[in-house]
Amino acid sequence: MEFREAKNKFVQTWGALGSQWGINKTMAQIHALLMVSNDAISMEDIMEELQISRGNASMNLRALMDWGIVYKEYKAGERREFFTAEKNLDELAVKIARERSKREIRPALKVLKEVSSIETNNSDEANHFIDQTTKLYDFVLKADNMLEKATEFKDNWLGKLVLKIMK
Amino acid sequence: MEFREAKNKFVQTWGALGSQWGINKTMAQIHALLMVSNDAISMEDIMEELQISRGNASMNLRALMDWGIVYKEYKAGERREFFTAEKNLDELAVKIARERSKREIRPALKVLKEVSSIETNNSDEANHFIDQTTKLYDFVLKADNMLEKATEFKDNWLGKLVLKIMK
DNA sequence: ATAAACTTTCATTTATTATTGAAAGTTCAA
DNA sequence: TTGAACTTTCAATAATAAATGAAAGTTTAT
Repeated sequence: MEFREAKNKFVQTWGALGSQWGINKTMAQIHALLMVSNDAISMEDIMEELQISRGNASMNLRALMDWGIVYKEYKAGERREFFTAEKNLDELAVKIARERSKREIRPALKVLKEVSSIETNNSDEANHFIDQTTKLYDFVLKADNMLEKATEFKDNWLGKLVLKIMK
Repeated sequence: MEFREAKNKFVQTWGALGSQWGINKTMAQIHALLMVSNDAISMEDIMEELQISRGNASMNLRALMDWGIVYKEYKAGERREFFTAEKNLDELAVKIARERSKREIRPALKVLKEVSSIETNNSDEANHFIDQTTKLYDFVLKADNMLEKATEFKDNWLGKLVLKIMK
């Protein structure tokens, strides 16, 4: 396989993976493209490479910037804008986690708290409901905090020890 | 808020959350419904509660069983089948992680390995591509292993210590 | 063996989500 | 302050994914 082919395969695969996780295909593809590109790319080139319309490129670049994982760059003497991706993977993971947490998990947690706080009428049904949603709340909250805490953890002595032992 | 309302809100929210993560709405709703139900429910009741067709119910129950997070149950003297959900949340998380890993992550890893193994033509472009996809491969592989390892980790002395300290 | 009670399948329809492209908006150099 | 070079917006369209429901399949009691 030569470079061109490999790059294309990577972009396609990353796009498909994105779809399966509720991220639109083009957004994931643009991200993939920027991830493996040495230097910043213009919108024109992205459109060309992915065969997508101007509008599509514009909207998804905006979305990626909202997520904080793609940045605009200006080149001296160039009118148009160029784009680069966050290439540090730890940083990338944290940003994606933060964003999904903010947009999806926290609203869901709010609902979980709400529905687990109803007055029980002491039916088995209602009791089980309260019990289960309370557990779910605790669980999701803990999971939600993990990546965030993982960042600090990675830097303290205990974290380093664990990483070393888990290899 | 009273029980009926709370239950409905929970089911709707879980369904929406599912969609955002690439799991079809009905599948997530059925799962939610079974999660908070004391005892096993018939297909008829699921259809009624969620206002969905027989075919839809059947297909999504099958999918949930394929994921290993919903089970069939038979009641003595009853012709029809009843369904329950895995209610242990650790168990649930592990099963979901395993399944997504098997279906989505591992195929993606395979591609990552492939495309990161091309012969470089020593262009900066190709070198950066190989470097970045190699890092991505390592990262995704590590992340993929985490939940699996977390299970054993939770049971050994070091894990217990960490959990205690992280509170 | 038959038929009632139930479940699954899948071609068709419907709903949802993503994409296009042309018009409107912005920026900047002259 | 004009217009060329570029970006954004959004109503219309296209692509994708999910749901329906009727027919086919299965199981079990008689």
